Amino acid sequence: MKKKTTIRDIAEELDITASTVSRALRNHPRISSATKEAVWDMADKLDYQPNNIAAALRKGKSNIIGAIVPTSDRSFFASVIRGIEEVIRDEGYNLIICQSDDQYSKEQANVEALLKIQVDGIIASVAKETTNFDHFKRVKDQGVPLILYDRVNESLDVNAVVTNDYLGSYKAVTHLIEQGCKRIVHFAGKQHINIYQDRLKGYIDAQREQGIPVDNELILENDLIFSMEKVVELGREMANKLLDMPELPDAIFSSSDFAAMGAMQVFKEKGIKIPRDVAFVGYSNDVSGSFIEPGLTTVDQHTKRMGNLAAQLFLDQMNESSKEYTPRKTLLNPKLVIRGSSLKCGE
Amino acid sequence: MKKKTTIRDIAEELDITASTVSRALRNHPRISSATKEAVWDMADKLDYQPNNIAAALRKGKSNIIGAIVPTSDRSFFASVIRGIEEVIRDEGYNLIICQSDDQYSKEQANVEALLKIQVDGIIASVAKETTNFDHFKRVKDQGVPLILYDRVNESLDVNAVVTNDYLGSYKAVTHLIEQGCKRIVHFAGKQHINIYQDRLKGYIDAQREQGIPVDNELILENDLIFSMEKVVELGREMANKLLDMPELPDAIFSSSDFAAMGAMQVFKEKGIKIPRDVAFVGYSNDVSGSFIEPGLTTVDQHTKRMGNLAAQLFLDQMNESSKEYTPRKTLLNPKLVIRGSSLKCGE
DNA sequence: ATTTTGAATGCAAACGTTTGTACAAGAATA
DNA sequence: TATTCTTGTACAAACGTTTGCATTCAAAAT
Repeated sequence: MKKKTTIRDIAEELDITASTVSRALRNHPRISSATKEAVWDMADKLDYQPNNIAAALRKGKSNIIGAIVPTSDRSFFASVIRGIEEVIRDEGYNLIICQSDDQYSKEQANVEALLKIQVDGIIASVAKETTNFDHFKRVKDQGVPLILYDRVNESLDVNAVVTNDYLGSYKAVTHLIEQGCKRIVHFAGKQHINIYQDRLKGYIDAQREQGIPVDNELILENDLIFSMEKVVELGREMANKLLDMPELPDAIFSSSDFAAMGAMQVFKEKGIKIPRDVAFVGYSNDVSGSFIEPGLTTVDQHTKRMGNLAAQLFLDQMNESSKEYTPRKTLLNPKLVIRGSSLKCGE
Repeated sequence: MKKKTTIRDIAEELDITASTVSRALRNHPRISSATKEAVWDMADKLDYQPNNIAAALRKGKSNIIGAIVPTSDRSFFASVIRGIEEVIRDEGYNLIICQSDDQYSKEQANVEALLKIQVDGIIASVAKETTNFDHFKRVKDQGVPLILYDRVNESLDVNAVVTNDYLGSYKAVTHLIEQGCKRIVHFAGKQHINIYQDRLKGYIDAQREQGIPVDNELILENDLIFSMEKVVELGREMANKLLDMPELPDAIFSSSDFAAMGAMQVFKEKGIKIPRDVAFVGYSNDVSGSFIEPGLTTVDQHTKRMGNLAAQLFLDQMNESSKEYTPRKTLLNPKLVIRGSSLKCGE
């Protein structure tokens, strides 16, 4: 572990000053190409590795950006992360990923930690528990760019990228109606979260427009944000509730793929045919949906794209930084992925 | 965006020096409790946020550790990450996650990037493409602790934590034999990767010990490291190959859950009953395995524990740093998770 | 021949901590 | 009373860059 070579070592070796070396390395126009060459060669020869930390200190910029995800083991978030990385790596940024586990306290701690290590920006999706947004306000106040995605909060007035959940839901339900379904159950998420609200609205409006009366009995609200296993279990419970009802629905539109799959399991065990007796549509296009039988029709949210856009918003905000910027909200159009679980009339 | 308050501001306010403030904040024994109190109060009052970057520069330590995963969207790696985080966060470290996408060049780039931002350590699982380990050697040479997990390389002689794949495989195959299977196909991974080698060995030995002749025709080697979708497809292809053989196997032990599930799909489509006609065991305990019908018996690798241990190895190595440390290799015992796909004789 | 321009580089101060050493004053020891 | 410890604090030099401003020297313009 020999000591690292610095910009000064190079300078000394070439009998010039550190500042010249610094400029040469960054290809400053005022440095002659002769010295540039010399510096580059020497840097190579001495195996020079720039000390990023020193640069960060001087420039007040760490080139690290922080991402907060509720949980990294859902393909949804994994994919968003991937999308963010694609964009920022090319710009010389590094990504630090934190998980809030959907807990307010952890989210808060994550934000603290990220600010502490002086990230240049934070890209986050808010935890389900969070109702107080002071920690995010702090980020804004400190002048650190904040970008929200998917689960956002309007009051914060920051750049955000979300999918059009209303539209996704609308498409899904319309599709079910086209398949001849008339009695469509909705597994809804908690209504204090924007995405679940929008999905419920889409569900209602799609039916209204097709002249199907909306029956509140058919809307089962539940906290759908838990570990996969638990949400599957919730789906099973709801399915059992449905079995106790006098009349079975002919379709289920679930705000969660996992809840849908749990319910499918129960129905299948009871010998109920899917999609003939009951059709299913989930939400999120989790990979597991392609393994269950029949394949689960679901709504894809273009997650990677979402990450791309969030990262882009960050970069934009960085560039306009000095000026007052006006927060943008980018809306992504989701896509219905049709598989066997919803095809009543065959292909 | 008011300017940040520094240690000097506090010093000035209290009419003492920055060094005293620095020591007071870190609770140095030589500072009187009176001044400590005063400093703490003032720090609070001025909303002081320590500048980590400056500290890092001075101390030559960033408190960031880098993790390289082949891909973050497999539950295997997501879970390892979670395990690492659990341990290091408490010690004041932050985690930066990079994906190699199983490409040698990206892995190399990741390592460079991590070294560049001066991480205090790197925890990695090697990409499938990687056969040259110079980039990892560089890490060692620079005195940066390196810990490998799961896919490791012996020649590097570093701390590592792996699961006992031989044992996992042995258990799986023994289980199949106990279920009465005599003609067991193995979907093997590429043999230049340690884990797949061990699994093949376990498969062979388990049969030998039970007096079952090992038939090389039944070993199908394939690159099993691809996107989920592709591996599923590979599983389907192999299943079709098996259908062309004169005699069907009575069990399939796959080194990948996804390949197993792909094959199951094909068999089911052909009306072959699982597990009655053909039993299945996969590997990795990916969550998707619980959704397919019947549930996929598989080998769980205690992934979170693996992350915990890797992180612990890092911390240990940090502490013994000055001394010559002797690399440890921790071996985890995998667990067989039995579901419907392998139960021929009922529960 | 003098002034103006411009290109190439040097100087030195920052960025905000940490830390070895020095120093002062009082307490304990001889 | 003289000496040695102890305790609490100050001084100043790092850590490795970046950057505004000054300087030099030669070529171009007057």
